[in-house]
Amino acid sequence: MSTFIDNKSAIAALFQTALATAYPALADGAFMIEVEKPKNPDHGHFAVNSALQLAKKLGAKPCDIAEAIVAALPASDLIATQPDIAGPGFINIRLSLAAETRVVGSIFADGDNFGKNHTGANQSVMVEFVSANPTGPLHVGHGRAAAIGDTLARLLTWQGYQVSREFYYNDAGVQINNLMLSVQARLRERSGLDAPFPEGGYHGEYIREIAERYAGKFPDDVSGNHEDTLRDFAVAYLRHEQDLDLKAFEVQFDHHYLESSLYTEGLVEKTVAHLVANGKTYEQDGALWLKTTDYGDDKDRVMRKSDGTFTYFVPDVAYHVTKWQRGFKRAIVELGADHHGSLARVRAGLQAMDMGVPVGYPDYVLHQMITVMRGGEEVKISKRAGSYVTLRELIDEVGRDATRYFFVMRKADSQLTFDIDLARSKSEENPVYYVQYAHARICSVLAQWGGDETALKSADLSPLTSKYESDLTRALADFPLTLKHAAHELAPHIVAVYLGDLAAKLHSYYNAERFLIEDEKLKLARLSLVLATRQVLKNGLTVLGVSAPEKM
RNA sequence: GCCCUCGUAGCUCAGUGGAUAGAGCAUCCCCCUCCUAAGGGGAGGGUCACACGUUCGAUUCGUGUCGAGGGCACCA
Repeated sequence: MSTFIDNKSAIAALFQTALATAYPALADGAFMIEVEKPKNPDHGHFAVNSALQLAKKLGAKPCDIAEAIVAALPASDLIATQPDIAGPGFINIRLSLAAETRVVGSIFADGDNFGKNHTGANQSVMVEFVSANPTGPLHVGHGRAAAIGDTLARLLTWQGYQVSREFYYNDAGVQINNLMLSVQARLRERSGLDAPFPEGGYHGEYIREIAERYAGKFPDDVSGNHEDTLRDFAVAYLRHEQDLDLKAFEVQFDHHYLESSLYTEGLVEKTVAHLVANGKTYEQDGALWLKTTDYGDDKDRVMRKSDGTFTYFVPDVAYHVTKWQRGFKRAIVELGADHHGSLARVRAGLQAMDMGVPVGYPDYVLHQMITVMRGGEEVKISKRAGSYVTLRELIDEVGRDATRYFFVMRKADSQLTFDIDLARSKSEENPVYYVQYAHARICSVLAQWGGDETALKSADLSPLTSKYESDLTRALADFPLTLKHAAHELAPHIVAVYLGDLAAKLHSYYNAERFLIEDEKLKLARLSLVLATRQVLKNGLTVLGVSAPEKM
């Protein structure tokens, strides 16, 4: 675990002390100093704008306040020179060389654990994602879900949470029946029987494939008359295919939860009974309704239809009740934005259960739909029509690393365009290679040096005085806070953006300076810095589930 | 009609209550007798959709308008 205290926090603490000295009235923590990074590097490494924020409260001019704070600043080896007061009252700070480079020692001390912390305090958290119905192969949308969900799980693990990955699937509903009927129709078709294709059936080629396999395995039922057997066969086949896809994507689940078990274990009935007993329901038009409007939904929802069957959202609520009862004080659900309608209902249902579940439970991370372009035209993704791009195709043709990185490098709620032709023909332009290349370059340099890497871990870093070295060390020091931020925001793309930036600094450095040089002290210092950079690149790629190759 | 997300460079997208809004691709120019050119340096390219409000300060927060995508069934 990392014991590294980042420079930002250290500086904030320093200024908090100075503020309390200069203005004793604010000593009780009434005002928290915020340290920010200026966009313009000429303004220093860090800036404090508290003087502007306090001007009104203290009835003084910002620049006078800034001067008072700076004058009260305790001596510290963190700061290189007396901070500047600039513009209307910004305090601009430059780090000392020692402050900049001390991160390198922490990186070597923590190694593969650099960037981890105990924020999660070992609390159990469930991340549910993908949760595709076993009615067809996984497609690009599921790929985005898998990459985002798995990265979230990794991020939370790094923050010290006890993470469980869960895949929930509907193995009993109407859609499964449609699947069975679709395979049945294909079976009868190949037997030369007149078989109308079911309305709402699945048209993909894979349906014929399942029919072929079924006929091969059950030669005495080539017309698919044994519907239960046929249904089970089709579901098992597709589940197996999905598992293979996910495995190829390096995504593993700790648990699969079957919707059917909610019925067989009576949890759906129990949930309904509980809601009725709580007085949260009413009968109308022969149906049973839940008063979800009491909890912010825009209309009440039917729980039990007039035909006696339940609507899908009842098992959804029952399922989330089990998450709470299984001890997950925190649950995150990664969903396609096309399902966002269920969000308010599930939360309302949980509140109506009145069992102590927090109002915002569970957290949702929604990813927007992907627009897929192929041959310059948009591909309409439709499972039922059988037109889509499968995850398998992407992995085979673009590669696992590139696909994962691509899905995770943009905000989940941005609608992204995936140009299949571009991804295939120019996969070397995928930004993941830029990051991986930085890692491979460092490996190559170290291999050519051929020395003992452990010696680098205690190298004297004082010769590192160039701008490139300063930029690189400060970027390295940002890594732990970046991960924390990404985990807090449930936003994996923050890690990808950071890695791109870190790689850019390494590449600039590489082109500007040589590492394998005559000056022994400078050489060791540079190799030490570069070795630390390799470690951070590797750790960051690990969080994204992307490999860190030694050669490319 | 109601709800959610989004609107930033030609394209794909980052980003921020602060001082000159960034990257990649595309266009143009430069850099390998030298640790991997899958790289680097530079140029051009912007009314941060629009309006109003909050604020010392808004591209960022709020409201409204317009535009894009999605969701609004006793479908799942």
